[in-house]
Amino acid sequence: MKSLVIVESPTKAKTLSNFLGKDYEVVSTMGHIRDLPEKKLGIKVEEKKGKYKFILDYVSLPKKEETIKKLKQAANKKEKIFLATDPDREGEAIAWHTAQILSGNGKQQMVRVAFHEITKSAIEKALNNPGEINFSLVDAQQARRVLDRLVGYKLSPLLWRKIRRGLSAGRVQSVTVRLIVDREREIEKFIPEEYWEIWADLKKHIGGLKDNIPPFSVKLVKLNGKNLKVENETQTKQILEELKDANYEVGKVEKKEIAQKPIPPFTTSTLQQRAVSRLGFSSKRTMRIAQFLYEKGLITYHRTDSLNLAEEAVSQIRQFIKKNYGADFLAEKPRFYKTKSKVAQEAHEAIRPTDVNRQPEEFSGENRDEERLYDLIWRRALACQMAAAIWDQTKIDVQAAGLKNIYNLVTEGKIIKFSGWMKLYEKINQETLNNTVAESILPEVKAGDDLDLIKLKNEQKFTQPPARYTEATLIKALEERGIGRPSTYAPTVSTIEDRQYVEKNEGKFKPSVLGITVNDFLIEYFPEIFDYQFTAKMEDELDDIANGKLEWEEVIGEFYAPFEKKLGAVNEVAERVQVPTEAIGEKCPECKEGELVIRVGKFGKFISCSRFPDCKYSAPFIQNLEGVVCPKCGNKIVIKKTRKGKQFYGCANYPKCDWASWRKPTLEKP
DNA sequence: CAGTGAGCGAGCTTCCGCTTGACTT
Repeated sequence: MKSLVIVESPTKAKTLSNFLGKDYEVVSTMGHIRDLPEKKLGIKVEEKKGKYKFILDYVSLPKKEETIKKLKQAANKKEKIFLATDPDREGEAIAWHTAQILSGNGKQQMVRVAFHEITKSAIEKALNNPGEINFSLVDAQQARRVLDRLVGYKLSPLLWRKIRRGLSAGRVQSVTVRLIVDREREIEKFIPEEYWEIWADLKKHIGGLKDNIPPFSVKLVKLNGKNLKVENETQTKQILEELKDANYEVGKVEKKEIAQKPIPPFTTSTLQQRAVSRLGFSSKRTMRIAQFLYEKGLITYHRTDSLNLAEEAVSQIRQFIKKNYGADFLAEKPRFYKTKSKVAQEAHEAIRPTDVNRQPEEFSGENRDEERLYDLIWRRALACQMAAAIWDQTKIDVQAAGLKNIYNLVTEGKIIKFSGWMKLYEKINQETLNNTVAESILPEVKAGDDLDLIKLKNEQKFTQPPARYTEATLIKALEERGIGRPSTYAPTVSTIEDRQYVEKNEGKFKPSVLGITVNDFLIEYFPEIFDYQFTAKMEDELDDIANGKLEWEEVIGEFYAPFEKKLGAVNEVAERVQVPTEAIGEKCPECKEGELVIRVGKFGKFISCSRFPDCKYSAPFIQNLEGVVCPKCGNKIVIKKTRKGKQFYGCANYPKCDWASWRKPTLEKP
């Protein structure tokens, strides 16, 4: 073989070698192969007249020794090496590191190529138009890498000194914790406000006794032309008293047709969000299953922020729609989606099936999780090239003239006229669809029609505090702020759970006392770094580096100088922080003096004596599960955590009784 | 599926982003 092609993913390598002839060998790096050392900072800083130089101590990744050996072997005696790593910032850096490692090998020609699609024509085009490594792009990556290393490896040790050993801080993880802490505080300070809703059931007035006219409900919104908020029961009663004998008449009827376009195909983030809400998969589980589908060649790459679809794929999808659903269901023109996100790297396509003709049903008997995830991906990719759904929307405005005041009551109805892409979701949406349609069918009325009051309804309500983050909403929040990347959403969530900064209860995140303590410390002393806008500003500067407008060491130098100064000052001034504990109202059984308190340790909550370290009493933190008993011995059931922090249910009588389960036990015995 | 942890005495803890691996019900 004459040439070597180097890519990142082994699956991509396999696909590629099927396209290329015998003259090509294809190997993969499996991501980065060289990086800053794990055990030390690996950055030496030199300053001359305010100008900074950063000397980076890159080392081959110990886990990649085997891969590197294979790369070197494969490179041996090849005439030409194509560096075909992903066409983005990280990919460019991987290409450069690979070139560095292979450069001692021989004198082959090394060129950089970028595959934007894995199709014969795209590959040929790329190989015939080789370029050089783009060092501006590599520099942008180095700036990102050094910044993250400085923040992480300088601030974490500060936390070890000022709070507790083993803690961590980072540009991404600490802001993720901040989101959760800030949300919790909003919830804490939220004061529910009372309000009342008033509804009237009406029907069209017809003389005579016939009584098969369908009624409809309208909601009170205005008083004498002004928006009305009903605040209490007294006010409600006054209004009801007047509405009881009011004259009802249709004021205005608005009808319009609404076209609802399909949502774009999946990216990593939206796939994770949908898989949590629809299938209950954690983002970690989703990624593991997607990996299998990818390796089997069933879907395109699953770590992506791009909404692009290959032209060939779009035309295949469109043919499929025409054949299986008819031309009516096909979008008039191919739909192309653009990412709103500025930080998107667009190295891959959106997530789609590699062959739309492979329908989810064909999985039957195979892995059920894979089938269900594939089903989501398949439908979404298909839907995006289908026609819009058409709704008939009707708004009815009713005027109620009371003795003293005039009220406005409204309702809105929506009836589906043409399902379009929603046809794919009919089964799933049947229930919701049925309900909304049943509720929203409105009778034919026109302005000036008299209406009869059937009955008045009212309900006391309270404004709700903002909801705690779920894995889906948290990932969405991160993506919207440009924090983290497709490959890191799931690991970031795991990290903040592993560190015990947050805990998840019934799918919702709450900060722990430890998480709050660390967060408040970081924000007090380093508000600029953990500002929600920090990453966005960083990305702007990285863009300027990639475009050759800025020099990376200058950018990092500007960050470094004040950061170092602040770091030294905080180290001097900041008092050691105690993580607050919560007393459980019991005396310590060992020393009989201290109170028992809940502490957050490396493995989660545990009970300890408040006099620690004078008294070393400790016990596990046990949380009872109400209403159920152990099916084996009848004892109470407690919520426990594995060493890795995963929650499970076990018998309180452990180790005498070893009953345990991952799922929440119910009353029925299995 | 499961008994930790909390600074000082050595040496240890830590980042983000790219990829898959061994098995996880």
